[in-house]
Amino acid sequence: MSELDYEGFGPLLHGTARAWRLKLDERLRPMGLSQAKWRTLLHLSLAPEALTQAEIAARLGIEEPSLVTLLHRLEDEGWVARREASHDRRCKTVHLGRRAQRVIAQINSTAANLRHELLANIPAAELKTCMRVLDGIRGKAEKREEALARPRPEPNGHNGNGGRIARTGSRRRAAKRV
Amino acid sequence: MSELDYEGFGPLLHGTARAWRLKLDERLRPMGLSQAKWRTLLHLSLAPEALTQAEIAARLGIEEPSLVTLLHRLEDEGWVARREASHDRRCKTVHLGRRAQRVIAQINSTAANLRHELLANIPAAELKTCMRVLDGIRGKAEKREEALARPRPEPNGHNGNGGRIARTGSRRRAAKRV
DNA sequence: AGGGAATAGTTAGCATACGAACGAATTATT
DNA sequence: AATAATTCGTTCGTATGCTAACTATTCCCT
Repeated sequence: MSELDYEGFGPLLHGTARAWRLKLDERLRPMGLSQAKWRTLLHLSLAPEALTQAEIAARLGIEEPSLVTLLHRLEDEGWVARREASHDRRCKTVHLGRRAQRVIAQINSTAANLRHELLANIPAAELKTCMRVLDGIRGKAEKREEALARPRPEPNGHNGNGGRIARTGSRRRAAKRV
Repeated sequence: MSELDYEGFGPLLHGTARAWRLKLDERLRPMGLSQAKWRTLLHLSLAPEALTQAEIAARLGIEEPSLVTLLHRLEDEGWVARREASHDRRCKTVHLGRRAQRVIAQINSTAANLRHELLANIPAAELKTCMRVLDGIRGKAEKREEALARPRPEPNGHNGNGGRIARTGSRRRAAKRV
């Protein structure tokens, strides 16, 4: 008798996130920015150091191939510039162009304004509770599905990747071969 | 001292919704369904009567042109069938095919299972608070931007659409002409 | 040092969304 | 009844995301 009440939680969560994003999109559109673009610029501006494409993709929560075309568009429009990394010839770092640096502040303040509007009149305690609940859900939802019998990739001890962290967790996960 | 704490609310909301959706996608993928597809089937199964394409689009929160190609794919794969509406020759109603009827129950139970897993161990009071907060945010975010001086479409009383509700609110809103 | 595995970025092909514009059909206004 | 406005589904072009597969480079282990 306590379960069925939450049937609408998924759609509610999805719908709220969507409405928020669309609203911010709507306000940033006049300066020629879409969600994918302004989010990219924002992450670049927040990072203390230059980011590689893989790092950007991880922060945006998208795959690297998706980022490639996104960066192409941003580059064509003069928002960012790619540069070869010196320490690793595989890497490229991405840098904000002049045009972008001028609007970063605007993006930030627009986002802050919207956040202020949407969260106004909500008691601090309830907001905190909401954030804690969401964080818990996200944590559970992001866990990999490993319940039922799964063939272990490495029967022996080490995993063969030198202790590095697998970025996405879903991509290039075993180069399935014949 | 009470504002800056909520800076991460947007990303948290976005990330949680995304993680939830990806997890459900992952579990439904084995039966050949993507999010767009299973959401469509779900809405069709929930409706008491046959739905027209415009109604489906509204419930899914997507535009009609997006739905057209989605329905094409669903139709090609035998999930649904279009039928000409009798009362209005402009309309088509969409119906679940045999194949879909067989898996609807599975979709529902998979979604319910996931919801149960993700919401387990969260006190009922906190969930309720969270849902109330989200609903309030969504309400505000879905409001149309009508603050600053906007040219009124109709200076006189009636709006000329016979009191009907504008579906999307964004589409075909004035057939801008020269 | 050398060989195999992992990583960074890319391309190719597809799925899913959007907005603009269109034709056919219906409804409202004159 | 004639005309104007609206609605429904559609096509077109584009933006954004994914997976699979490829090349070049780097890392790890023997």
